[in-house]
Amino acid sequence: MTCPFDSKPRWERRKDARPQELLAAALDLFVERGFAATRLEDVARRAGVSKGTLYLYFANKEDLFKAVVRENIVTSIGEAEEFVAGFNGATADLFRQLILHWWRNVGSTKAAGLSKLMMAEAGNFPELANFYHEEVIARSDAMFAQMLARGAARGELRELNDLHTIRVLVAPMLMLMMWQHSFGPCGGPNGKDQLVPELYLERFIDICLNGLLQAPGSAKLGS
Amino acid sequence: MTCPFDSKPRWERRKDARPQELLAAALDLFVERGFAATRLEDVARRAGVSKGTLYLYFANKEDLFKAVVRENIVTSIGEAEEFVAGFNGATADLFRQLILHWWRNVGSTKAAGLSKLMMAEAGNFPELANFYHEEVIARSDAMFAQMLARGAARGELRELNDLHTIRVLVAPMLMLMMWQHSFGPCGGPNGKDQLVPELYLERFIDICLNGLLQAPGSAKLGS
Amino acid sequence: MTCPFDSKPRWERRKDARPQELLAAALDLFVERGFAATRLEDVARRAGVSKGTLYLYFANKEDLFKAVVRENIVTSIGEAEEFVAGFNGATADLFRQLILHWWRNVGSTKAAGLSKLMMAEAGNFPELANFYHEEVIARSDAMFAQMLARGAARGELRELNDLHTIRVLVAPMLMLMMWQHSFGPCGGPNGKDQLVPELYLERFIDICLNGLLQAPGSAKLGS
Amino acid sequence: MTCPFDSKPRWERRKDARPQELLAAALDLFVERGFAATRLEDVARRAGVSKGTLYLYFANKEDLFKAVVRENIVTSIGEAEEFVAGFNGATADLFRQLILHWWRNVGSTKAAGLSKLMMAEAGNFPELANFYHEEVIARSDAMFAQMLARGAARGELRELNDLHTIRVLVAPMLMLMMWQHSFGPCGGPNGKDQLVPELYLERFIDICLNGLLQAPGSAKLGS
DNA sequence: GATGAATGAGGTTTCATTCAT
DNA sequence: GATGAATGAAACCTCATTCAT
Repeated sequence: MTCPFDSKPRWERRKDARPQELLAAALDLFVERGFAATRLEDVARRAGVSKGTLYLYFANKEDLFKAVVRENIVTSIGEAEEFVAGFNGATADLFRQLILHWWRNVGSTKAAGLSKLMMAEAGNFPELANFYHEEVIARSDAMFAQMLARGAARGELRELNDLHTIRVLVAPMLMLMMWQHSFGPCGGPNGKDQLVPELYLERFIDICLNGLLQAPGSAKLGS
Repeated sequence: MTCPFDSKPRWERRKDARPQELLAAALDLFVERGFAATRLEDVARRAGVSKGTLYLYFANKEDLFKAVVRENIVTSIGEAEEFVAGFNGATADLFRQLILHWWRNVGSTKAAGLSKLMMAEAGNFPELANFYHEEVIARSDAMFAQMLARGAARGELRELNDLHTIRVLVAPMLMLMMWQHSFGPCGGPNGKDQLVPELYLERFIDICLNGLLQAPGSAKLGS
Repeated sequence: MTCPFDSKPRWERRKDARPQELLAAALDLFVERGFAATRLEDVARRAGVSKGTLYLYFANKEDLFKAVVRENIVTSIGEAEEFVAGFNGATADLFRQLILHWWRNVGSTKAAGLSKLMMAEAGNFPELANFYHEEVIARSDAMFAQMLARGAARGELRELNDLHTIRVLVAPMLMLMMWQHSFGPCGGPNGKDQLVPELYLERFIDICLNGLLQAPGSAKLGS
Repeated sequence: MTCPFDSKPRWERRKDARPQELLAAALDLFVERGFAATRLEDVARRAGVSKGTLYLYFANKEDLFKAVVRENIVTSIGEAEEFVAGFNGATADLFRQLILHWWRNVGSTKAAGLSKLMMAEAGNFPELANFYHEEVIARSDAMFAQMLARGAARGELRELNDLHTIRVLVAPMLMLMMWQHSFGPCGGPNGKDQLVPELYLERFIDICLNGLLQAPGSAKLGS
């Protein structure tokens, strides 16, 4: 089922595939070791090329990293934006589905490790920090703002639409993503102290929507 | 009996003060740059001593780091445990005060940056990761578990006492701590996109206790 | 097709020659200064490359040292083994020729200095000690054992075939090798106290074969 | 049973003992690790004093080392010289007893390790090399020369009295001394490859006096 | 006399980047 | 286009020696 118009010979298609292979390798290693600790030689080796070849496609380490972020996060942000914009239904459902979608598309993938990395190395690489802030954080904030505005406008959610609220709501997802790529693998040897992402997310949604307190009229006064 | 010609000695002898000065300098730099990127020579210089002197007090970099964590985090964990154990009053108040206390004592200080660092470098320094997990994370989890159990026992909180709940509740505080030491200083150039910690924390407490949804009887049924 | 403007490149690419050049430089310096006191930067400089280049060919200092030993000693051990195995003639001749061969091939070369080094640093570098013991000492012992067994079997030599005998026989050669690379260069200022290796070796062979005592029938009975 | 004339109070006697304690500690460590690799702080600690105190008694590391050599080797050389000078009896016996005495007094003690050390580090510390050559090697050579001359004069030994012969005769003892402080402790795990000093020495004496060859008139022609 | 805190040069090893082939 | 040999600036850690107390 090869497309008849895809006339490019084998080795040239392979040439075009190079950047993708390098990006995949770079994602793996950046996530695993961080930006500074990742050796470009390892990236090249994992992609099956030599160190010099990497520099044919990316001007330097920072450039490579930006490409990885664009490939793995920025794209998904765009999809999430569309999802929010086109959603019909209760805002509570929107919130829930947005979270679950994000988890499926990003949080549960290696790309999730990039947040951890950016948090940690923002200070040492201001150029990268600005890039990430503009292309990821600002857009994510805007998307949540839209969701909260929608909920408030429809009378579904309390009128809590400011940056503070947004960041509180984002935190548990971010923590899960980061945890999976830091202490997660440490794990208790006996298996306790292991998070089950799906349960964690349901609890997160539940608490954020309903709070911790007993519903009024329940036995909470009893004690 | 000071000699009037007394010239400044090459160094001053003040053994007792040294470790504290070194720990302070190390905290600054570890938080600013991360574990791997911090040069011990810089730590020493900031403490006003030479490279070699640092090794009189700490066997190596990891040792120094552990001492910094113990000095700045573990101690506070102990205080928080006592606070929880000795608290009288509504559990909602306990939650609120615990958060605010922690913020005052740790979150708003440089020590807060250590969480960011650990998240990021846990994978590369398993020894440190284990140390931090045992001395900080496990104890923090246990403390929260106790609080949730108390709330449930007194009928104040819903019966949500598992690791997932705990981590969801911890996430917003952690995010704030990390944010302040990563993108926080980036700041929007115009000053927007700046979190006000106190407002953030109140919103966090509010949402976790009450949820996002409109109270029953409001218009939220519209959906 | 050399460009007439061709300026000297920062480095020359000659991968194949590099290891040999490095091994030669390393042999020189290890023998001159010892294992611990040899700086890899000096080795690199003597080979005409930079510090980093050395690590392209050898993983670390110990690795480099092992390669030097293999290149300069182990090979010769193998040749000596073959020489012994294939020898026809009187065992006294075998002994003499083995000694003289060894001197020509190893003892009189820089490689001889490696024994001194190993003796001195075995305690501080157990890994190297084991390596050297297995690859050099054990094989040398075995070779001598074979020679002594041959001499005894043919009725030429006394029945002295144990480790003690072997080590006594090896000692004078070893001492000569070590002397040349330690106090030898010190030399008496006036030139006395200088060993002439060939004379030393003949005396060594003579004494070991014939002993110090006057032949029976001489005046040695006087005692 | 304190000597009544020994009126010095305790602490002052201890003060006088300091240098001895330092020398003992230094001997241990120099032998174990070599000259360059021995840390003066370790020497001081083993002697129970502080690093600074060591410098009250010895100007620097080389000075300390010379004192160690004088204390442990030079003294014994003197005794051996007297032993040779005053000996009555067969020269073969003199040889044998000289060897065994030396073994008992020096070879089997830690001091034996100093030879290994000097061999190895002579090149790096010419000052020490000269010192050792003059105070130890030259005197030892002279002593052996005297013994050989005596044997020849009395018609007991062959007329082999030159530096080459001397060094051949010294070699096996030196090797034993060095072996015990280098590969000796390595030892075959199964205990084979272990030298028994007394057997080694007897074999050494036997071979040097009688040679390896079958005595004339024995069955050696039979094969 | 005795101490031990302080120094700082120096050693091994790593890695982003360049560039001749 | 692709390679990979070469570079050299750091980084951690050690230790002989000094000197205020």
